[in-house]
Amino acid sequence: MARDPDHRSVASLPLGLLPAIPGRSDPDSTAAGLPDRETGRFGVLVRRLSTLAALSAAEMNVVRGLVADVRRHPPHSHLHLAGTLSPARLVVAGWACRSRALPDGNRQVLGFALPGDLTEPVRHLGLPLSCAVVALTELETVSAQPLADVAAAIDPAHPGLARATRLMAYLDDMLLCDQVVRLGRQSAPGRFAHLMLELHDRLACVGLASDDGFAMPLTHGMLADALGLGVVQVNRIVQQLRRDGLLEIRDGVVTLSDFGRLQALAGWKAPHRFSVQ
Amino acid sequence: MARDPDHRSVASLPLGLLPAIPGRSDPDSTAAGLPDRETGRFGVLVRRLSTLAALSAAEMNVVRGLVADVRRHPPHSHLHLAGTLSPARLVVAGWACRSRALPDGNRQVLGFALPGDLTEPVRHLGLPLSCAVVALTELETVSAQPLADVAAAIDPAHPGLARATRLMAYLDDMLLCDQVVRLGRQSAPGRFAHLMLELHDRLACVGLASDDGFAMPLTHGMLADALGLGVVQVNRIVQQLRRDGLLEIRDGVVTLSDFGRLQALAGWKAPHRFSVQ
DNA sequence: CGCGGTGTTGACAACAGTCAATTACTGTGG
DNA sequence: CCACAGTAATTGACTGTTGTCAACACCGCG
Repeated sequence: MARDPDHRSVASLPLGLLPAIPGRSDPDSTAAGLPDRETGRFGVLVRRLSTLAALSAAEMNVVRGLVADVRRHPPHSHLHLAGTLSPARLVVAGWACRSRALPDGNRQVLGFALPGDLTEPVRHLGLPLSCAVVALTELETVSAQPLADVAAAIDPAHPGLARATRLMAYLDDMLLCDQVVRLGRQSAPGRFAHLMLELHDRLACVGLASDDGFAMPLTHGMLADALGLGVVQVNRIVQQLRRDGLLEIRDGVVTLSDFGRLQALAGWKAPHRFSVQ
Repeated sequence: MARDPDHRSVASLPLGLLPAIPGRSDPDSTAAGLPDRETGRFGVLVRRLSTLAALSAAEMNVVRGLVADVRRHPPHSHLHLAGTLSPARLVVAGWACRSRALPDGNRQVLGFALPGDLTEPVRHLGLPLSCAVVALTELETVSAQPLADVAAAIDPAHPGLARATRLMAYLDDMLLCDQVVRLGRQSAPGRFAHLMLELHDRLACVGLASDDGFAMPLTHGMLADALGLGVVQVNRIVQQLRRDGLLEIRDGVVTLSDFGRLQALAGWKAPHRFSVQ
């Protein structure tokens, strides 16, 4: 069981949390130039937004302002409760999920919020939330209010940010549609493969995935709630996919070994990309 | 097979189409006062919007303006193609659905657009559609552009319409979340019951349902695509629910016989209503 | 009359949920 | 250092549900 010869170190596939999250007061949040634009909170946001629209220097500064006030959330804590009013936040590190609890005790995960994602669609500000948002790992968020203001055209001076925010809402919708299709019309292994491809693709956008894998902090139970399956079933699918050489999961790191067959199994279509105007 | 003693006449549960849709050039679209505010296109829109926000006389006139230009769509025709840019429309009569085709030939229905509904979320104007919108019956629509303008705050003189439009987008989202939960975490009969309750509730908002039933033009195949099941399964569920005295479907009319047990089976929660401010 | 779409039914196989028991790994407290 | 409990992963056996295949009835239409 101690065979651990060559596989990619976990440290190279972080969850978006800074290397030593508990200890040092990190330098990114202060005005110290741009210390770790590559891996830090600022870098994640800039990378995400830049895939959606070109940002001016002024807009870059707005983003830097966002990162000035980071809030931390312990795992399993609720960022938003279903049915309440709650201002949207922007994830800068860690994973969260939007989920609905059912009367019978089950729950259904509607989608995951990864670094760079909004916890809730900004367009619904002022309306009760339709689902709860829960931190799955140690989580760091910043307020999304400035983005909401920009998107509401209150601040027309930042067209790039406005476009990026609108596109984020749009992509959220696409992901929800994907989720419907997964649950309604795909086999269990197909669902799993599709979700893995989606996560890999989304994490790659913010630099949190390698070419063929990513760190995934989800338990089998979480995956089951997301895929509409039971825990046992999820486990068996993982085994099956590993035996078939499609992917491997070890120590919380997913390695996608055969993109071609994974995509075929998942009925995968190239994700939506936007020309960064 | 000819037992048809007392059951509600189909004419009293229309699809939102005017009683004699093929024949006479109907009076509603012209400026002839408000001829059939109760059953006509204008009436449907006003009723729907009024459940979401109070409308001023000026706003009422905007709605009347919408109805001046009605477009008709034959059954099975596409209102929007997935991946294209296409301006949203407002359904005033008939049923449509938003659906995604899969590479394997299957398809998944994401939701239904009933009279009073938008064919596509207005918030995504200018972005490619994530799914196709198809007429399921003879369909009548009007342009939703004025509503989109109002919602984008281009026209702040109509707060009621703006609120109503925002709420429509919000409700669309809720319905999509409901769809995810249905597909992911409910039994096949539960899914069916839940969908029937949803449709009844939504149709009741626009006056197209009786206390205990509504006209439903969906084939078993359509229902199967919406519920993530096979046609055979849908058929068996219908039989089962009828035998158990929960509901009855005859001649395209659904009669909900036992709301209590239907709601229990569906894990139903009271739908979201808004105080019409 | 034949035709296609729809609804219906039976038989069977494949799939997924449940129950139960075991293992591994963690952090805690003795 | 070890015992312990708690969480997660794993596996087997069994049951119930769902998909698939096939055949047939019904209906409106040309």
